[in-house]
Amino acid sequence: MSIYTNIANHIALNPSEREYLDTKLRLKHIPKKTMLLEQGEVAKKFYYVDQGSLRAFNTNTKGKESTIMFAMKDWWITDMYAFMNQKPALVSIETLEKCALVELDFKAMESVLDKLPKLERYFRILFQRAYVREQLRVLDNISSDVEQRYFRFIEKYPDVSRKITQKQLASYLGVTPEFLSQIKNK
Amino acid sequence: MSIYTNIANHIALNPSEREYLDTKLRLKHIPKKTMLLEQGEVAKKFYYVDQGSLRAFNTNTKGKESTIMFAMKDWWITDMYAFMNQKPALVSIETLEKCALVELDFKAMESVLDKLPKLERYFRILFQRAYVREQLRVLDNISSDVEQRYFRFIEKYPDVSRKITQKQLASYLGVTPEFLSQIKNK
DNA sequence: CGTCTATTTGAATGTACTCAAAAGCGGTGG
DNA sequence: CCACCGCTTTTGAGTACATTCAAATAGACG
Repeated sequence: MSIYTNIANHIALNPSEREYLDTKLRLKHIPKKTMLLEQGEVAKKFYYVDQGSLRAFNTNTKGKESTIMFAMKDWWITDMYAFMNQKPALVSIETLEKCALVELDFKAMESVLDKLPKLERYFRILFQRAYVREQLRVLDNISSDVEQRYFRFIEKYPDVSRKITQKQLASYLGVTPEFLSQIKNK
Repeated sequence: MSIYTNIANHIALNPSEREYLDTKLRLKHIPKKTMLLEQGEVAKKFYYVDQGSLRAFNTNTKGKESTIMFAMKDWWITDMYAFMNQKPALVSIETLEKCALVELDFKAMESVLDKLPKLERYFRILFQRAYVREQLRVLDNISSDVEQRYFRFIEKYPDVSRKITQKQLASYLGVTPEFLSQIKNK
């Protein structure tokens, strides 16, 4: 499981620590196009992507979908708002392809952080980066037009671009698929 | 200094730990309309707002300003991208009024986290919340029109709304001041 | 092969921007 | 304390960007 390699990039766990952590994690194989979380449910799990790719998206009252994030190998994904507050999720999460995911549930995460405070550092770095990433996305959204955002996305995330439909990318950029189509073919 | 109260909300520091931390922090009084960081400079400091309010904004090549965040009492602010990577800042930071700020510089933060690993937890929670906040802002940006975003902002951050100009709010929402004016007077 | 969804194309509409000018407001100096 | 200056806010006309709706085409998948 590459999650331990990923963790080892930031902190060093000794064998007994790793063993303890291992009791709290569960590797799951999930088919393509499977809903892991439905908008409105409490988000109970935090997923580490060992293989495959996923999408988190909100559906508004008019049925319009907005993609909040894509997750690829070595990313973590959940509805973090709903997970940390144990409240109803604002987004649904679906697999885009066959996935291998490491599940960490809310209670387990609390006890892991309690028993292995070293992991606070791991998650601190994780969230710090996630914060920076989202802030850059906000800047992009409010300062650039759709064309720039489109080209910047495919440049920054070429691997993601290959796995998603244009409709999904449009819903990530916050535009209609029709308009994105026009930009592309220009 | 209310920073210790703020920290105490999340973790318990014993007197010697607090004393150590105190050697790394520096309280500064800054006048109104002062630039703490200029876009392009390396961000050396992370600021905790003890009193007053601030604004972080990017200026693009055409001179258009985009406000990334406002910071009020008990918020932390810096260009986190530039701070954590020690790279040139994408934003400038200015005081909106007379401020009392607690400064933590990059090297100091590294040694504080090293010597007082308890603080990893404090910052983990801080960044986790910041991440969620930015993610909700992204969702708002891509799924709602300007009018909704405007009303949601003044409802969610009434205290911020009172301290900033409409032009600044427009640059936070990603619209022109002229258009925001129209929305308001409708 | 047929069905379902994604993508493209186009016309009409609506949303937000640009530019310009006038009015309002806050701070500063006399 | 008032008058002036500079910046913010308002208002309006014309333009550009992005959406909606509809229909045709292309692709994916069972």
